[in-house]
Amino acid sequence: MSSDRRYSGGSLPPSDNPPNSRLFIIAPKALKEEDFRKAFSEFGHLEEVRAVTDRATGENKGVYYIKFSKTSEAARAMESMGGKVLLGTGRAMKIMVASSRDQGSKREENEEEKLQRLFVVVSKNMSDSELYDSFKDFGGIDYAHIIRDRVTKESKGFAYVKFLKFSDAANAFENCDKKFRPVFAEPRKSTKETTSSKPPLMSSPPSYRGEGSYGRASEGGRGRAGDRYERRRSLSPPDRCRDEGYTTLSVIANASVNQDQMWKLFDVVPTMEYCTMRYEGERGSPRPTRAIGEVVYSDPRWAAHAKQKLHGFEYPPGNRLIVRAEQREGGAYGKRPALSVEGGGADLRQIADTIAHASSLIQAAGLSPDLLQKKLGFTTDTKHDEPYCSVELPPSQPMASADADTEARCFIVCQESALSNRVLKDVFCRFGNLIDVYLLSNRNCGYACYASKFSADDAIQTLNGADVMGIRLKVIEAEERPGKRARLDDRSN
DNA sequence: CGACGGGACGC
DNA sequence: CGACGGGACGC
Repeated sequence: MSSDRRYSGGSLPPSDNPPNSRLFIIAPKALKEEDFRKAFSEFGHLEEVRAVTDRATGENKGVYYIKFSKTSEAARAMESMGGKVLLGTGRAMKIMVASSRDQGSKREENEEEKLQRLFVVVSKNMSDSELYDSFKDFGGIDYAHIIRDRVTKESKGFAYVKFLKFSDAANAFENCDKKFRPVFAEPRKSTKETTSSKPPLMSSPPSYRGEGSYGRASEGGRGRAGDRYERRRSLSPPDRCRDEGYTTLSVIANASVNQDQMWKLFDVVPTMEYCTMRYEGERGSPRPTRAIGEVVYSDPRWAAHAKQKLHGFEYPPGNRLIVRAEQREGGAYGKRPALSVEGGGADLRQIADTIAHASSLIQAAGLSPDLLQKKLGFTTDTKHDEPYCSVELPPSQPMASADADTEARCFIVCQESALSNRVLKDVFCRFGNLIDVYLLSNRNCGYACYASKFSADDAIQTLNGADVMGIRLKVIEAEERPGKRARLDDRSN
C-alpha cells in the first residue's frame, strides 16, 4: 500500500476508527509486512499493515502498524501475540495500542485503564447492580458504578464500567445494548495538575464548583461562607420549635427563590410551623449563589412527607430542591412514630396532587418571582379546584427494571408546556412496566418506554387526550426509532 | 402542530 | 529496541 501514503482526497487518514483498533508493534527489523499479515489475520480483518522505513535509506526501522476492522480483533491479537517471538527471529514483539497520529509517541500514565474502562450513558433510574448485570456477560468486571450527585444521590445519567481485560471491554463496547452509547473512558485526571490553563468545559454548569460547599455548609453548620449575604428576613424560629416533637428540614434552593415562595411551597404540607431563609454566596461575588432554608414541622410524619415529596422537586424548573432532615443531636426526626407516610391515605394523595398541581403552575409561571408567588398563593388556597388528572388514574406501580428491554414506546406531547419528569413518571408508571419516561430537551414532546406492549397500550388508551395539571396530553404509539437496528432474527421491520 | 435525551469520575 | 507524515486559510 505504499502508493497510498498520502491519504489525500476523500479518504480519511487510517486511524483509530473504531477506537483502539490500531496496534503499534516493536519487532525485529527483519520482519516484513507480509509476516504480520500471516501472523495476525487469524484475529480478524486487517485494514492496514505497515512497516515504518527510514525515509532516506529505506531501511526497516523495526516499527510496525497494523489496523484491524474491529477493536475486539485488535484486543485479542494484542493479548495473544504480545511477547511472542515471530519466525524464530529471536526477539519478542512488543505490542501496544497505537496512539492517534497527532499524539505521536507521548504516552499517558493510565494507559492500561484506558483500554479496560467504558463510559456509558444510563437511564436515570438504573441501579449499580442492574448496570453490573447488563455488562457481566461480556467478561470479568472490575467495577460498575453509576455517578451520582454527592448530596442528593440522584443519578447523573452516566456510569463507568471497568473490565479486567481489554478484550472484554472491547467485547462490551461492540455488543452491549446500544442505549448505553459506550465509549472508552478517558483515564481520570491525575491529582497533579498541569500548569497550563484548562479549557472551559461547556458541559459543566457554572454552579458545578459550588457543589462541594453545599455539603460542607449544611453538614458543618458553620455558615461562614455566607456571612456576607446572610440577610435573615425573619426572626429566629421560636424556641418551642427546637424542642422535641418539632422537626426541622434543611433546604437548599436556587438563589432566585425568596422566603415567601418557599414558605408557601412547604406550607402545602400540613403542620408546617415555620420557615426561615438566608442566602449564601462566594466571597467577593456580588450575588448570592444559593438559598438556604430551614423549615419546621410540628408533626414529624408530615415533615418526612414534605421531605419525600419536595426533595428533588424542580423549583424553579430546572433547579432541584435539596431537602434533608436537619442533622441535629437528638433530633426529633429520628424519633418519629412508625406510621408510614407511604400508606396512600386519601389525605396524603390529596397533598401529593396539590404539590403536583403547584408544580405545573410554577412551570407555567416561568422564572418570574412575582408571578410565582401569585400562582403559589393561588394554589394553596384552591386545592380543590382542579384535579391532578382529568381522568381516573390507576394506582402507582413500580418501575420496571432499568435494564429491561423496551417492548413498546409511547410518543408524548404536552400540549401547552412541559410537565416535569417527576409528574410524567408518576403518571406513566401507573400502567406498570415503565422503564423510562422523558421529554426531549427544550421541547414539549418525548417518550415513555415500557417493558410490555400491554402497558404502553393501556397508557395510550387512558392518557391520550387527558389533562394532567391543566396540561393536555397527546399519547400515541411512537414511531420506530430511525437508526435502530432490529434483532437479527426479526427482519420484519 | 410536534419525533429521538444525556456525557467525565472529587477516594 | 519505541511513533507513522506533512503542514494549518480564519474574521
